[in-house]
Amino acid sequence: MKQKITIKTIAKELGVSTSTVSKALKDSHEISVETKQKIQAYANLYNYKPNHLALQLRNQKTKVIGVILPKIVHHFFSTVIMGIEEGANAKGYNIMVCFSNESYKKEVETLKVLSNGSVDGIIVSIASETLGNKDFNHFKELVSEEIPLVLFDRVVDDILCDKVVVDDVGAGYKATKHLLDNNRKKIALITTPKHVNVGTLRRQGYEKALIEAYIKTDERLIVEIDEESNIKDQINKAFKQDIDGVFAVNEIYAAKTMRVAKENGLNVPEDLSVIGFTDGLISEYSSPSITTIAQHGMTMGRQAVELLIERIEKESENFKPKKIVISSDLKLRESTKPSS
Amino acid sequence: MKQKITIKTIAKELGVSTSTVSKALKDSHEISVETKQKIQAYANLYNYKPNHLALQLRNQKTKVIGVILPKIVHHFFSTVIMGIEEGANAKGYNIMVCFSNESYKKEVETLKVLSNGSVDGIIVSIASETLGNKDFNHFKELVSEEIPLVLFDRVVDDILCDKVVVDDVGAGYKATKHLLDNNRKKIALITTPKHVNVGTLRRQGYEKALIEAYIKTDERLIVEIDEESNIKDQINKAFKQDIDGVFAVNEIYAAKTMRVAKENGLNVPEDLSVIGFTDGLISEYSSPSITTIAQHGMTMGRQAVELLIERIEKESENFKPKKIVISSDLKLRESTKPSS
DNA sequence: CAGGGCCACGAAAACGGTTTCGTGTTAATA
DNA sequence: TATTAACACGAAACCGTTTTCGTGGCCCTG
Repeated sequence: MKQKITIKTIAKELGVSTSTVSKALKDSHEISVETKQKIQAYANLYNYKPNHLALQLRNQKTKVIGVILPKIVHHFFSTVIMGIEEGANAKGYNIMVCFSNESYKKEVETLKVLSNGSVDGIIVSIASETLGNKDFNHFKELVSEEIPLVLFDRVVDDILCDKVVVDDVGAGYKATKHLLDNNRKKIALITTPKHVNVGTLRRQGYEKALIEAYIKTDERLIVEIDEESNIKDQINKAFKQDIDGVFAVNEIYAAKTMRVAKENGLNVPEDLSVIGFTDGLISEYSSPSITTIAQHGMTMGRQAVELLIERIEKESENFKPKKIVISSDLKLRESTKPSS
Repeated sequence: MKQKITIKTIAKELGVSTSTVSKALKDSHEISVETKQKIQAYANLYNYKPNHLALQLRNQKTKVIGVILPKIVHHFFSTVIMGIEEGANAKGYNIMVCFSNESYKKEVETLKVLSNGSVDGIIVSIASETLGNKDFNHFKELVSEEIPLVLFDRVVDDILCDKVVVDDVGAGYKATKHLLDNNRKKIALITTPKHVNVGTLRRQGYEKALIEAYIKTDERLIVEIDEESNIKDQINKAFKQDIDGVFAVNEIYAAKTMRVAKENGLNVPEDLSVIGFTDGLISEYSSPSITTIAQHGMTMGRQAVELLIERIEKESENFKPKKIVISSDLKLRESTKPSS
């Protein structure tokens, strides 16, 4: 990189002190008009830009927000990033994005790097491996160091920090209720392993809706997907029973379910209603298009970053952790169109 | 944030100088074993972490790479990010991700912020508005400041820097050839406006394949999508002609094309073969699944970041700009299955 | 006993800014 | 004319770390 022009250079070149240059560039009243003009002209000419690092060091703040996501190839996380970036930008912050790739080890390492002073605060959605082994010390340490932290979507309650979640129970309920309202009685659930809490919560909503409809939950209709092995084979288990509806906890499972249905000779939505989660491109463009629970990732991202920035900028007021619950909407599409 | 422990604190607390502490923490031979043990124990106890900002300022490098993308809700860009992150991480770098949202203004601003010393180098895919108005001064300025820059996918030739692109002409050719080989003769092209160069290049490939097959290109079969107005209506124009194949330059256009085909009573792949670009989730999960040109976003990201880091770390050797062309593969799926 | 060499550590500059607190000069006021 | 206020600017500290270059004390050697 070419030698950058600094305040020192300008000072030396113009025969004034660095303090004068600094003040002149900020249009301080302490400096005479002519001196200011001279300095500003020079700075402009040589395209002077203040060095961020120096400012950050002095101000003890970076105006950068760290973001750690489990993965990105998930429409939901992409939209969350957008929301975070938008919100951050509006308040003059930049974001530094990292991925844990669902790995506990990488999450710990990344957290360590980011907490070295590179960022003013951190937004995280926890890796599934971490949720599995239940070791949250890296987060607790962060909290004890009083580094602002906001968790979203995949959160755990005993980390004392702000959180943003969707109303997963309510959403699961809404989804299942919608199927019931369409006169579906034998509804399968395609979900995640129990340790991924969003899956568990959505399942609660599912069960609640069934109970209200006086339908006994049937364990054989519930499939907990292990992403390590073949997903379609696992989904197929549900089709061993006689089913007329499927609630899948994300859009990929929903799309795969439709595949499996087709292979089993079932037509969607005539023979089988399918509802997904996360309003992503797959749901929108698949054919038939898939009814889903829209999670409003953008909103989540924006809320998360606003909470975080509030923490960062009003750190004096040691208010207690907030939890924002974002309500989700049912997005009706073809996959649950009532047979008329 | 809690007051962080610094080298100064340790020095004062232990009655030694900061230099001694610094050296002790690096296990320097200059310091006696007992002093080292004392200092290291203290540092461990209080969980000392060196302040990144200070190091960055001193070393004049941040170990951070800036990334500017036009948008993220595009599977291709998501995979590129993954590739960049992976490659960066492997070499001890972090990435700072920003979005231009296809806007010229935002691109200029973001570039300015990142070039203030916050990052060691920048990777960009140019915003479509910028490609439209052809004002690349912000990039040229960057180059003249000798800040390492790598462009990928959407590049322009008169910015003198490293570039990573896919072989768009070849890919367009491959796609069209595939349709021709399937005995399709009347092939529509759904593409971007001319200023988005990838669209133009893919079109060249399309035309080349047609010429080789002695088919005259028919302007009425070529639709340049204006994303501001209704896309499906525009695609529908192509269906006014008698067509038996469609080449769409991205997967969203491909998916929409399949919709339109259905609405026009055409079956894919029996009546109409459809081929897309970007091997994303939509192509994989739509029904029928879509044959595409796989762009290998991960590979692009990794190549781009490797080029960049090479620039950063060997800045002395002022080698001339490289251009890496990544070949793309045809991923066969249902939407072009030959009618047997 | 003088000189040399090593050991263990400290002082200070440097990275690029900001900011507080002088300070010398000039002009206005008593 | 003496005091004072305003003006325009500079010196120096500071943010946290590294690194070069001392330096004082000790031991060994001739």
